[in-house]
Amino acid sequence: MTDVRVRIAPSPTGPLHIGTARTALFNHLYARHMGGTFILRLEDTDVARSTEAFERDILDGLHGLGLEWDEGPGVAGRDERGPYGPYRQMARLPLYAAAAERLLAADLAYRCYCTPDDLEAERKRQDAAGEPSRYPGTCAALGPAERAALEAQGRSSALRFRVTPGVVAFDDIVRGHVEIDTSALGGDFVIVRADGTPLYHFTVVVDDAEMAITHVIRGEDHLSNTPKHILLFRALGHQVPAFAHLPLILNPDRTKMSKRKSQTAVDDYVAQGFIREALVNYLALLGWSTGTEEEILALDEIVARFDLSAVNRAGAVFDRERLEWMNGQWIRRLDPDDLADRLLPFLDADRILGRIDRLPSHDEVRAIVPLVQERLPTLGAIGDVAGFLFVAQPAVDPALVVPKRWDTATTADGLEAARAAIEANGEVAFDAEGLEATLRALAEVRGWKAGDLFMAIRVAVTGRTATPPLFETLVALGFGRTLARLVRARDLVRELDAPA
RNA sequence: GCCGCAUUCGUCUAGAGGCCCAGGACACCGCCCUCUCAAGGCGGAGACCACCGGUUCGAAUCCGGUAUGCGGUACCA
Repeated sequence: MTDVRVRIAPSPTGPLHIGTARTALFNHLYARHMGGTFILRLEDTDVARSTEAFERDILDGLHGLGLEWDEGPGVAGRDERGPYGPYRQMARLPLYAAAAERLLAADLAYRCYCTPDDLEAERKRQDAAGEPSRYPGTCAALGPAERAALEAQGRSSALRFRVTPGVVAFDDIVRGHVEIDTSALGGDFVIVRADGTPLYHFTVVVDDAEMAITHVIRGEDHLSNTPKHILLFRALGHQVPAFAHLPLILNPDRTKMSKRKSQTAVDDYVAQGFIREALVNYLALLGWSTGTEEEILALDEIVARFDLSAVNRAGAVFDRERLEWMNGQWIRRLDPDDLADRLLPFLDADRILGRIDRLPSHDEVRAIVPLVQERLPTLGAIGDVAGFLFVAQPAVDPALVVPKRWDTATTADGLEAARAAIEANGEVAFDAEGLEATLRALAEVRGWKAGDLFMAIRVAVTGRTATPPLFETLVALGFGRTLARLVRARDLVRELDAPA
């Protein structure tokens, strides 16, 4: 048993969650680092809440993060693959039934005829008496005759697993030695509902056993339930896998990260322009570090350095600001053509929202990449940073065009002078260096601070006070549009002085 | 309630007895660069290493207790 087999087992009851993505990532990292196998299994037994749309969202989302699995359901048109299928629990029902049958036959589980009302009443009683809540074992020793009598009444039965007294101990790879007395498990627990559908604690063990999972890497929220799983592995006659419980990802108030308090859908981050390289890098460093001061790491570099036993034990607050910083770092590292490709969908979204008037071509976007690449915290910021290039006419607040040290007359004068100078140079000389020389010379002869002139022009043609470098921006805008916008802004500024 | 886990700057973390009166990063502040904004460079502020006791010549690091937080405790996953 040297081949490492790990799995991620999401439930398609919601869109891909940050926490699920992180767990998937750590499993993937461990598998790749160890040269093992990474398996994806869909836990879709909660039929009421599971949907095909969520399933696709999860599969596509993981795929989009670059986390490929070796066995599991297909994605993007590919078929399910792997020798341990099926990989959807609803297709594995016979397996659970067979396992349940075995436990029942060995008397390691028994039929329980208690009704939900019985259970509820008992729970209340225990609570009132200040006792820990646990199943009292009402049906644990029912004889055949008693069972027959109950069944004759038409009572349905769930299946309960017998919890044996004792201490369950295991060595968690991230937490170390953990011991839990089985008396704290709440008594014999249900593994199959009265309606015949199996419960999570049961299916997860049957599947992990059947799929020959060697390392169970999952969230800390499962730590307390691990003894139940271990008991089941033993009862089923399977070797108990190694466990590694990852620290939880937290809301800012340090509770388990939730939709209520944080943005948890990976989709939403992607839609805002967080790129997979940054998401993966950030998530990998949430609860783990290389032990060095390296921080910007690509997936393959993380795989090479990954060490499960170095994972932290304390929960980690999800810090969106740090993610944004890291996203910016990764955007700056992108190949310009690649960046242009990735920017297009966001520009198209801006177009649909009416924030820009037309969708530029790949080449146009590629041309402005040098102007925007280091100014984008997210891909979604492209509209803010360069949207003025793709609108017929930017909204210009004339008051903003007037630099702090200037009055309206000077500003109108400056814009007109700049317009005239640029026009005089002609379209052939319309390049960044030439523009800068021309405009600096203009400021010089007129006794203006170059910065003031530049700012007036900047706001005149973009409507904004913060933009990419001015001259490159004018070039991107083009000769004709630059002149037209200067004229328009000049006139708007002049109107400022006109009597109302 | 019971059981379990955790606790180093606001946040993510380094630290596995002396290298630590605790290092890096994000955020914050300042300076430099500079046509604005970014980016980048430099610097600053920010942690009595939760608390109390112990072990030790020496503890953020080991042990015990306390506190606080979180998780689990379902015929949810």
